[in-house]
Amino acid sequence: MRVSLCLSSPNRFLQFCHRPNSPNPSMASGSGSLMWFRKGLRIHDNPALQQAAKESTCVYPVFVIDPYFMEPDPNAFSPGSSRAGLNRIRFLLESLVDLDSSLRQLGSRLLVLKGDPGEVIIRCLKEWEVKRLCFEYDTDPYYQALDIKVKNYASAAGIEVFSPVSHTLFDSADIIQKNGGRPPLSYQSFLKLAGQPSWASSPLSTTLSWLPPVGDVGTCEISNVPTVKELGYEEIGQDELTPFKGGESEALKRLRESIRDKEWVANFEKPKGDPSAFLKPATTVLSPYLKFGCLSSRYFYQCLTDVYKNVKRHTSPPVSLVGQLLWRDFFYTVGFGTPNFDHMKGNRICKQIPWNDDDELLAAWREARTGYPWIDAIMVQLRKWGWMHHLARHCVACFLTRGDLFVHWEKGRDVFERLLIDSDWAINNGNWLWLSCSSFFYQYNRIYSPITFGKKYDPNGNYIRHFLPILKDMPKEYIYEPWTAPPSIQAKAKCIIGKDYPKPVVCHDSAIKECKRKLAEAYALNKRLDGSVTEEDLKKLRRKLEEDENPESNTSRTRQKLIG
DNA sequence: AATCTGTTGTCCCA
DNA sequence: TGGGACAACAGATT
Repeated sequence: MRVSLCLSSPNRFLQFCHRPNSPNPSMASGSGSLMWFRKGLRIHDNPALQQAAKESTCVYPVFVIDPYFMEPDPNAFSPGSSRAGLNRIRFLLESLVDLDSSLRQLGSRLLVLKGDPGEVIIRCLKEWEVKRLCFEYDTDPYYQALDIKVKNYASAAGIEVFSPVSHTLFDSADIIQKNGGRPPLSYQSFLKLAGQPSWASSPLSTTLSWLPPVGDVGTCEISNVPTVKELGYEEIGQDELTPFKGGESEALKRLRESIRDKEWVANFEKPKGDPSAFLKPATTVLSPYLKFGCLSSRYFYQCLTDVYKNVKRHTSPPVSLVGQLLWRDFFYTVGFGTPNFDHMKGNRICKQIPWNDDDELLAAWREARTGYPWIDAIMVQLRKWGWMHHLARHCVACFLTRGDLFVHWEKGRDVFERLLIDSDWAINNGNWLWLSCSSFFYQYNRIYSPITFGKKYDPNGNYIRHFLPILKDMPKEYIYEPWTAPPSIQAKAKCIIGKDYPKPVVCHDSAIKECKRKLAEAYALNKRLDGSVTEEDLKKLRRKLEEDENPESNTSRTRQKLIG
């Protein structure tokens, strides 16, 4: 896979790199570099790695197994750690194996260490006496806090720090600054500020053919890339295993396959994709590779613009494939510039809404037993594959929050964050804010129907039959609403509703009325108090909403008034 | 103050 | 399969 990739000028990261406080070279005695991998698990288009290799007698390529993400949690609702499901952990390990193998081909290897990353890296810096520390700049709050600690230590020790922006197309901080210190809150204003990526016009062919050797590792405990078993996890069955394999090699292969069909690339329109397509997904499924940095977003960007150059016409942002990359940057920028972006409270761009705290409804949604086959099938795909089509994500997110169950978006966000192999802090939170009508998008009367939305793409219900095999023999007339099937039909399909498959947890028709009413009241409150809604205000609104409840459509009735 | 825009709704009708 | 009604929001732009 050591192919020559057509890459752009490195000038850009000189412009955007975050420089350390004037390092004092005399203080660092060594002449080696430490390359700290976190995301950016690739060889191609990796400015931090390139810099680590430059003028170094040795390079220490390090990955730290962080218990915060990787420690097994037997109490979690699915196999994995408290924060990551096993499919994503496996995807990461596969990416590390691939990275290690590529590094070995360059005469190096990956050094895997375990422990708190801050402490581990600082210990390595001390013991190995490196002159330079290189790692990709990261806007996620977890890394922001971690990186400050490490940078402070390195600067004080006279170690040069090189931390380029290479995960996204743009520098979020740069865009926020251009906008007067606040992130743009609409896609169009983001595009205006972002402008054309300046580096796109100056391509450069880079071939990384070798790396300086790994230096003496001293007493640091180095291991190979662990297996899931070595990390303390039980192997999961084939049935629960995601079909997507991690790693840079896989990412580049998938990229090549995706852009082979020029017409498909040129005519791509995200909203027109079929969420029920699972044998051949309607999108590229490159998101997990972008998340871990197995694929460089700007290499992807340049491959797409190359295709555009050779076709008569092509689609444009927001719906085009390039548009998707720009959405990614949009959410990174808003997430970076918004305090408490991942919470409702204290988040100035988030509407304060009196969501339910209903663990039963949340569990029904999470465990794929809402009684709506379209919703439940998507939730099964989430658990098994760690990936669903974008519109499928919309359907279940809308259903959990503003559409039907009125459960807090943060609860759904947590489930997605854990189970998606492509879960990305900024993008995941941004989309939950969007879908719950808490920010960016406010037309709460537009609700995805859990019955008709899927039906228009997949009238026969093949997607449901695949992910919910209990319904595989249900006639297509009833498969989206099996509770309406006559008892004889249910018996014949060997699926008795209420026994083999649950009855709906809510009645959709009355649930949407309730949700719209609550959102109208909540919006009015937010407008009246102009961004200063307190906990007390929300409590009062909750009481008011209960008092006003129409006995024909209150929550308990909504739950009980089920057909059949 | 009025108007336009917003990645991806549903239902009904022709 | 495509258009309009529905009911209607916030934020950006004028």
